[in-house]
Amino acid sequence: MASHNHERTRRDHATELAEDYVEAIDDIISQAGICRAVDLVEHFQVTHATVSNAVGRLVRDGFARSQAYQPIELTAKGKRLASKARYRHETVKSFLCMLGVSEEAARIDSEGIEHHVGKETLEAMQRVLTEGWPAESEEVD
Amino acid sequence: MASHNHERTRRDHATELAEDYVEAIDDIISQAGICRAVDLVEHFQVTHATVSNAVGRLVRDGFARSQAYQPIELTAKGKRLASKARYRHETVKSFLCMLGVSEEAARIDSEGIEHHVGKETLEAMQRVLTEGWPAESEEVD
DNA sequence: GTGCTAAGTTAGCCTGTGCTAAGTTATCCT
DNA sequence: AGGATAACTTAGCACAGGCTAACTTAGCAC
Repeated sequence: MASHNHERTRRDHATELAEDYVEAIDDIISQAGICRAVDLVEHFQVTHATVSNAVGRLVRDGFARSQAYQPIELTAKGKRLASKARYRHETVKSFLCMLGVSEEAARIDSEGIEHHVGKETLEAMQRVLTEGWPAESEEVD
Repeated sequence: MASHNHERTRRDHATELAEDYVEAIDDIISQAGICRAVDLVEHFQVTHATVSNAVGRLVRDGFARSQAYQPIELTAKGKRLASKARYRHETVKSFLCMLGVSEEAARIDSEGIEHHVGKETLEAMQRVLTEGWPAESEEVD
């Protein structure tokens, strides 16, 4: 054994972009009512072609629906993924802030970290957010 | 603006594998004296071909040295990256453990998280490890 | 020293994620 | 309506990181 954890990391990678996209799409829809490709171009700072490709994969994988030149919509599956991603994202970001990291750094780091946070870690962070820090440290006063 | 943090995330990706590799190579060298491709095959659970490719990129990017059919060595640059990576990895892992996450989960999650931890976050985690938890929570007793 | 096996390499393929360039569609202005 | 412009798509390219299959090299056993 000793190292199929790398498999996990690699598997994570596969869905990372999908998560980022559905999360962004969901956000944009809540804020603006609809989400067009150009909004994602703006958001991710990539070209239209890249967005088109990525959305194509989302559609292929059942996360989104889209007809040519029409706004992008999320499927139920896509919405589920989006809220899972946002929950993790928010948890990680708030946790980092609580840790004393600046808003700015928390925003940036949580973006990358969220995809690698497993159930246990997420729960631990959530626990801290609701119940405060664990007790058992040798209180340096 | 609002979102070139994604650039950061993408840039991270570019060096992730390099970091994982130099870290592994460094570990293997400390433990076994030398590092051969087969050790990396074992470690990452990928094929020889994949390792050969990856090591080729490491050499190209100045992180490693290798002659055909010879053990792999790290350059100074590679060693620097390796210790930076290991430091972050260890910090994240210990931090997660301290958070109450199991050894197993900490090992797995830290593998993915370490690459996305910025200076500030790393310092915050390090602070907790040396000084204990921050004070200001409303102690739920 | 010959020959098997393990280790390493190379070629060729696939997918994901990015790009540019060129073409298409939609929209808005006059 | 007609044309400019913005939004979108498509084609074709590149590189990373995976794979298999076929080949080469090294090292050990006998």
